[in-house]
Amino acid sequence: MNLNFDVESFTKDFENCCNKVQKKTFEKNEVIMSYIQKREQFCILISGNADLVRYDLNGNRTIIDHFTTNDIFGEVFYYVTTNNELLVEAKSKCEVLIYSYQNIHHKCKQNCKFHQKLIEYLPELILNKVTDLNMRVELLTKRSTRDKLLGYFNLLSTRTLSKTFKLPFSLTDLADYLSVDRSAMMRELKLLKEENFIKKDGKFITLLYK
Amino acid sequence: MNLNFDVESFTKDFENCCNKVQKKTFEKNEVIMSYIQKREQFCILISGNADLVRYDLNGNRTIIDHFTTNDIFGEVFYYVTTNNELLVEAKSKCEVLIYSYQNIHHKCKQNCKFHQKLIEYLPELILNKVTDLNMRVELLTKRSTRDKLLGYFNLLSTRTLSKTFKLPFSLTDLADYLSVDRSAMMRELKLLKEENFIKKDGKFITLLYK
DNA sequence: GTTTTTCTGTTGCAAAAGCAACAAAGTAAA
DNA sequence: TTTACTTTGTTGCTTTTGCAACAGAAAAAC
Repeated sequence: MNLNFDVESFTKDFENCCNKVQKKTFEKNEVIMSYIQKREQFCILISGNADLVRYDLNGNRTIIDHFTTNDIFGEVFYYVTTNNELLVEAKSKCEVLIYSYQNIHHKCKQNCKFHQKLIEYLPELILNKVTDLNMRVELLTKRSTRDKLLGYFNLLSTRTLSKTFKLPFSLTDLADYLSVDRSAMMRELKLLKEENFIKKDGKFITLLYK
Repeated sequence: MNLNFDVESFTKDFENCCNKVQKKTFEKNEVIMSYIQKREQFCILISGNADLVRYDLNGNRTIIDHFTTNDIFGEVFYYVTTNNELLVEAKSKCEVLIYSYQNIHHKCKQNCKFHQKLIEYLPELILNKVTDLNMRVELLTKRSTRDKLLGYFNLLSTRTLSKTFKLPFSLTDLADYLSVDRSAMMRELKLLKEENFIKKDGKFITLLYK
């Protein structure tokens, strides 16, 4: 969920106006944000990468979303309905801009450019979220681990316009993203290799079919 | 995904202006809309109910969404990324308003109220969609049929503010919605009854725990 | 009010997925 | 560079899920 305007100039804008913005640094595995209650806040990731995860009562971890540089996240993009806590966890050292607002949809009193741009881009950002979520639902509704894997690989292949691509996750995290058991997923990956559906070299996957 | 303004007066508005609107009737099981390509069109369901479904290559049917009176649907709410065809199927006789637009986000030349209201409500409608999708992802990431069922029941219980509620689906459709095998789901339902987690009388479910 | 179709409920069996545990490889930290 | 930690790869065993098939109940169509 990437902002396609320049975050640097953007930063200057709000420094001149909306003083409720902080720049913070998080170490690996620190919690950047918790969605347990609706805090009027969102974040832009300046550097590093982080995951939006949920832990259920059985201790299963699910990766809901994955953020990299310039991605934006916050409750407004989720409208959380869940009982479970959602956490944004830093996967590496992260620099984050944290913006607290009274009402994201309306202009601030100072009428700063930050807000203007945000309101302008918000519908687009939210539509991107819808696209992501639809894609996610499509993957998750696949009945078998094999179909989930192939579905995800197809997606990456389509995105990169290449039969070979690099997984953005560790295999452990990929299992949490596809919501399957890691060992079962590894077994399925082995079968896919043996049956010549894919080639795998570390995090690089090549599709061999079609 | 419900419009919370009066569809009747709304209808008169665009009859006076945007002439690209049709009212159509569909019989049960007819396809109201296909999302295979991005047609610039959306629909409002005046009466009846319909499902947004996807059939995958293995013939599995998945119910993505369920529409009732005054619900609105169309590609703009999905931004389809899939290879599979999405279909809106009438579950009963349906009356539908079909609106073709050049650009949903911009005013039409005649500047009619229809468009005005639509543009006004669109962000809200899309945010509702995000909420639905998040809820859906939450359900689908549950690892077992049992957890999916209980998760869904909890949701209905929370919505109706009652331990007893009526399933909006047939059990067959519920299985397609939760993306599990129907017979496995029936087995799990039986176990849940036997273990006194739930009581079931036709489509009425009562939660017995907590 | 009878027929036809769909939905519910059930089961045996086969296949898939999850669990637990561990070793080896890779990566980060001291 | 040694140590600690994380990730990958693997496997035996158990549990869950899916498949296929069928009978009875309920609903819809005639």
